Amino acid sequence: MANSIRDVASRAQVAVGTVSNFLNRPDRVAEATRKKIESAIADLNFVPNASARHLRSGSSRTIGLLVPDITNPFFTEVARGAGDTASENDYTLLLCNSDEDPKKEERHLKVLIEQRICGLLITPSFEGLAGVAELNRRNIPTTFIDRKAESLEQSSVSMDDFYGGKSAVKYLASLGHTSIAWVNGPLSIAQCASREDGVMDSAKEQKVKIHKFQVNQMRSQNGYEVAKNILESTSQVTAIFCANDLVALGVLRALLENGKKIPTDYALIGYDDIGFSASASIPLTSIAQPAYKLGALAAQMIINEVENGKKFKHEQIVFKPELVIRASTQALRK
Amino acid sequence: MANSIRDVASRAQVAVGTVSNFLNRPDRVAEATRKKIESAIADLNFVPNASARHLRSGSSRTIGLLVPDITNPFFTEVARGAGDTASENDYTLLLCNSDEDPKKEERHLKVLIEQRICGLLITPSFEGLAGVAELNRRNIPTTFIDRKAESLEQSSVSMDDFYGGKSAVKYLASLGHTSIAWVNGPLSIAQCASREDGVMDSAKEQKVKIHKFQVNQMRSQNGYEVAKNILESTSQVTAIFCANDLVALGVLRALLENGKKIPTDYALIGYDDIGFSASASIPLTSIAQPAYKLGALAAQMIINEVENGKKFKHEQIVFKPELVIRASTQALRK
DNA sequence: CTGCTTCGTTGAACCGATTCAGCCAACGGT
DNA sequence: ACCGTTGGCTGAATCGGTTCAACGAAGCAG
Repeated sequence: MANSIRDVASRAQVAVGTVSNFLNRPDRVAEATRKKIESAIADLNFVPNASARHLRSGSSRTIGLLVPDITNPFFTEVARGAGDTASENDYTLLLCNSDEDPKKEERHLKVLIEQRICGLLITPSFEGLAGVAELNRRNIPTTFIDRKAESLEQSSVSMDDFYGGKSAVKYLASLGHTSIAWVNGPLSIAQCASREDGVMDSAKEQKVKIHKFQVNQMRSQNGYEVAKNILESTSQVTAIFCANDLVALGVLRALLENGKKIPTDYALIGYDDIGFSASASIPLTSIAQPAYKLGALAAQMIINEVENGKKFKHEQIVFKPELVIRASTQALRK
Repeated sequence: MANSIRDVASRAQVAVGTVSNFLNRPDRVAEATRKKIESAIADLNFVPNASARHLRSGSSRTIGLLVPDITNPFFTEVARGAGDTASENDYTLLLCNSDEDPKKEERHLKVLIEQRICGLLITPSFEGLAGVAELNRRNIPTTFIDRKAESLEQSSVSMDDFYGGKSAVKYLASLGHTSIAWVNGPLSIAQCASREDGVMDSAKEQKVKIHKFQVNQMRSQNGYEVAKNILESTSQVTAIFCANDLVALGVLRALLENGKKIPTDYALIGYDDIGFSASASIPLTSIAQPAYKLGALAAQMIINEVENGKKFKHEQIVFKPELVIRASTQALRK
């Protein structure tokens, strides 16, 4: 039942090398021979062994994707994009989830090295991962997703977070809001830091006041909890901008439970535009990020790098996010 | 930079077989030798090549997980559970998403066979997949997740959908509802069919009336669209039970947009209890399924089967889902 | 002292592909 | 008739591990 290329060869009355050619460069094989091999393969139900192939050829056609939170629809979309692109190019995507845990992240990296992946896509959640350095030392191409590479020796596909933060505040200001709550995640996450820079920059330009709030993790529950602080704060906040949609949805729930009306009492904006935001009970205005595209493009780039080797030149692609207006925001009523 | 076991052996002044023993059965290696090998490995930065290992040993320590919709938080949790368990046992999880597309499903199955996975976890979305039959022919253990195996020759970890459907209706009846809308997905999906059986069974027992509605896909948007039909139907429905949470969230949004109050005007129940349901604007009563546990257990079972071979006896484990009561349901006001 | 285990180690054969130098027509040009 | 080229095919060597029969040394019993 476990058939090898040799079984195929003998049944088709050809040499093993010819079968290998048939598999990899069918044009080098004559029509008649091709047919013989085809039927032998069908008869024997032969499927080539990827391990053997990789071992000899050196290249594995497996791309690793390491995300910090597979529970977040944003990363789920990234994975879909990368997975589809990988499939289309006959690569295999190995998806790993680190649950924002550095230990799991390092462990996965080790497994990926054992698998001899030909390239890695990663949204690094921590600075200076030992594993990533290891990848570099082994010359395994790595591209960052949703995080700009600081070195020109590396590719990345990321979003302009500064611009995203800025445009949300600008939009709120245009609606007449002058006192805005900004609910951010840990500043150690590069994306959060940049968004905050954008927020503060815009605040200065637009002459609006920002009230900062913090969550430790960017999940719904954290947003729910921080909302109390916002409600209790003495400042007359009329709009709330959250660093991601999960947090915003948590805030939304807390506000509604406290009898607040959205968008009348508070305008609310999230970030990422995950699917659930559009179908939330109060559809959420959000800063949309093309997650699927991010994943697909990153996969395409790493495939190019793998296939073109040295000729490949690294790129740092940065997309501009887009404001998507829905029911959770409206002009401030005087 | 690409070091092999032979490089390690020569640097440590031992035979290759000894290094292999060190890697796989350290207890068979003397203390002194062990140290020599350890430092050689560290010096050379050696990481074993999984392909070579798998090729010779025959077993791949890679488990495939094929889900129909990675966008659904239910499957995301299943994947987390399976992934964690796999890691703990030094297996690699290869997660594939078929997007409910039979073609993608077959393609992934082919790749998984090429990879010579040692076992497959799958939530089959279609009957009689050619690929699954192929797996059987090759004696690759397969266990179903969230779907009971019909053959005793196969393991499965699933939920009692009949019970789930039944208990939702029973609960609604206990609140005084006598006219219930039941929004189901395609009956070709086994889970949907069983839930419907449970619903109808309970309806007879409790003497309540069921009004059936259908969605083609079980996503939020479909729920949003079907809600109009419910609102326009002449029947005096006071409660709505949806076959999954995504659909229920869509229905919820549509109802609120039409000025309906939940749970006052309609009681609403979903299925799966995904994270977003708890933090929906009106937290959703739902039939909870232990997704993480499902994935973790299924992974554990397939690992047992892989490691114990023939001695292993197949099990069909069925969990009972659990009603989780939240704000979207209350007793009918007369 | 001899015979029997046990422990630690050895290294050649092997897993199933790919690679590549080399071979044999067949063909075309002169 | 001869030579050069090209297309198609061959099969041994190889990738980097694991496996396993075999072996030497040490320990122990009688």
